[in-house]
Amino acid sequence: MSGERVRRAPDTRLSSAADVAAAAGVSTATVSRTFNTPHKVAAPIRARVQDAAERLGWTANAAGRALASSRSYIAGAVIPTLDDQIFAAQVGAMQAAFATAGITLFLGCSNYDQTQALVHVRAMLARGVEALALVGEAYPEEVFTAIKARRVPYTVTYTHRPDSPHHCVGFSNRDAFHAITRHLLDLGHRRFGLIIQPTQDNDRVIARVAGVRDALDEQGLGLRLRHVHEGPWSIAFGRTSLRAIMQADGPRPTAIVCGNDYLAIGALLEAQALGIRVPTELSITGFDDVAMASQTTPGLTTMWIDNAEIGRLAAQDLLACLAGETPAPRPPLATTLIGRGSTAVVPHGQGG
Amino acid sequence: MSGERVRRAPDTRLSSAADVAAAAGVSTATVSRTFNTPHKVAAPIRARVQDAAERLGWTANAAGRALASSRSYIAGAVIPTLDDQIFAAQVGAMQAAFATAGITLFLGCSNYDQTQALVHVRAMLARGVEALALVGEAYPEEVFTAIKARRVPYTVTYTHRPDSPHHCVGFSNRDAFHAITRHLLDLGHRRFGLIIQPTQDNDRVIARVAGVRDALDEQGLGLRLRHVHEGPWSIAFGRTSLRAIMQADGPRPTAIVCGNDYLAIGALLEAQALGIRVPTELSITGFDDVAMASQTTPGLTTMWIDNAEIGRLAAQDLLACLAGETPAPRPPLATTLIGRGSTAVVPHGQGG
DNA sequence: TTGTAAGCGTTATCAC
DNA sequence: GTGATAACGCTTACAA
Repeated sequence: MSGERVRRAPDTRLSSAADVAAAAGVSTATVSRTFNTPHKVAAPIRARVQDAAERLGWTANAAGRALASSRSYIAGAVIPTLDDQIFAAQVGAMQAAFATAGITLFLGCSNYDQTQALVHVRAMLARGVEALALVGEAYPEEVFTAIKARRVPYTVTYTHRPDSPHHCVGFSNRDAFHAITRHLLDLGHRRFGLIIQPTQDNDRVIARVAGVRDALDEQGLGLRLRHVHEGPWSIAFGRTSLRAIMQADGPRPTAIVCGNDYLAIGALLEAQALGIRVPTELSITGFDDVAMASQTTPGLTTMWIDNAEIGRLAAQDLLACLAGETPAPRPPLATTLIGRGSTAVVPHGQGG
Repeated sequence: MSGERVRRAPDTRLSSAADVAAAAGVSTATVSRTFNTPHKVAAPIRARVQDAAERLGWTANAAGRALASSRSYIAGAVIPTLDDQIFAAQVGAMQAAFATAGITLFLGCSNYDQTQALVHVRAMLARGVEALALVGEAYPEEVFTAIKARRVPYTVTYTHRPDSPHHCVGFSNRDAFHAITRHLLDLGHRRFGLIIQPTQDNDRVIARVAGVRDALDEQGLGLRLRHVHEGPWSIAFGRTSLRAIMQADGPRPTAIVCGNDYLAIGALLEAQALGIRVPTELSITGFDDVAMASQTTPGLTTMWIDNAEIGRLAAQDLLACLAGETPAPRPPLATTLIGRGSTAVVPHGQGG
């Protein structure tokens, strides 16, 4: 059977532009033009080619097309995880925006692991992405050198630092948490607890903690170690953390800042389970404004970010790059404090 | 400036295998072998080539590679939306499984629109995906003919019909809702309400409604039109639907079956707002077992599906196809009824 | 408006 | 174990 040493059995071969050309009685150049620059082909010939293509079920082979035109019509997004709605929303909107421009999106989840992120970026570059969006900027240097070596436009999302070397589409995580903390300070709170996601390899969470500390520091206040809990962003971790904080020795905090709404909902539920009245005895804040945040009793004071808008704008800027433009640096996006029932003025005599 | 009519300015050109070959003093064939079949290259030469490649920052061009090897190392997933955690979980797991096999994943969201799904499938096929996973099977015929014309292996997920013409990785939506309804029937309920997602173009939801109707039918029961509400799967729609059902003329239902947990949480909250005691006066069921389902008071009786497992298994079967195997048809995956506090025996005297 | 033909950057075959 | 060289399927100057 050595006669069969062909790359692909003949009966398995898909039709090529040459087949279509033959069927339509034209050259492959005309086939190409029919689909890429139809106005350059006479109508009757165009019709003949389209007909032949349809009959043969032909669509241009992506590899050949990419090789000849050096366009892949592919972009890539690297996010920590789809389990968190905020990234899911971002990717969904980005995918939609790219799709309207004829660009298909690769998805890579790093699971908050820099190494996995690097592997995804490498794989995407190797597959010829024309643009790349990355959540955050806490990546190994090689991520950025590899991207730059390929001259692929990229943007960093969900975060914004004025002095970042990268194009950013996001908000200042530090300022957002500074504002939340200020809100509580303005209500008279002086003793704070903090329940937050893992800071490891996560520039956004690190910035959030800095925002809280800065706001407190401006008032000469600080966080006690036993009132700070760092762990998985789950309702369960919110519960156990709240319990631990409220049962620790010494004066209790009157306000708990949480890194996201899940942690805050957990804290709220646990406070209620402990018989601590919210907001009378304890104020609690979240972040993200998930659907449940408005449904708890009391409603959760939180901060709303337009994650879909982040995805859309990131795609928009990257598409501009592909069009040869240089998008202007973006100012940080707005964050909106949503005041609900879970925060109130500090209990009488506790404003110390 | 007509002298610049080059496809790419020379200083912009990335290095090619030929450059690496020249730098290492070997042929391009050896460069290729060094990275694809290293054992076929003598160690010292291999080292020289790797060194040269690293120095020049070279990685094989995807298009050239795909063209020559007819492998793209790309698969695609088409889902309705990432806004729903169940699909996000599925895609996340699928992406991870493919990544370990060196396959990068395209993501396309149809927004429950068959036309958009078709556009995504076409785009992915045009970009040379080696395999495809689709949520559900309610697509225009052209989706499947296009996939088959390209001879791309594919699977349908999140659903399972014994007589489906497609490879399925999922569960029986009909049987799952039949089981939920049976659970309520066994508790003595005879009057049911149904709050469900849009059935349009959604084979899963249609099957769920059929499951409820079949279970009721077996007892000679039916659903009253005014007790059936179809709309967006949001907490808000759950609330308004529950209110409308309970305020409709005639005898009230004693059990409300909801198409997912969000609808059920809305129904539960609204029942409480109306002063209707759950489960004493009214039983409510959800579907999916989202994080909040165990945190409401009472906890929500719901059904758990291992969505990540669906994604993993789908990837596994598709990878098997790429390896030349033919995966066996899968039996439907298990669904697990999670009994919590939102369901109880029918109120005395209401069992019809 | 259309055809000719030269790439695009790999991989795979074959001869050495 | 290594090097020539012919594909792979398309796009795009340029010529006609």
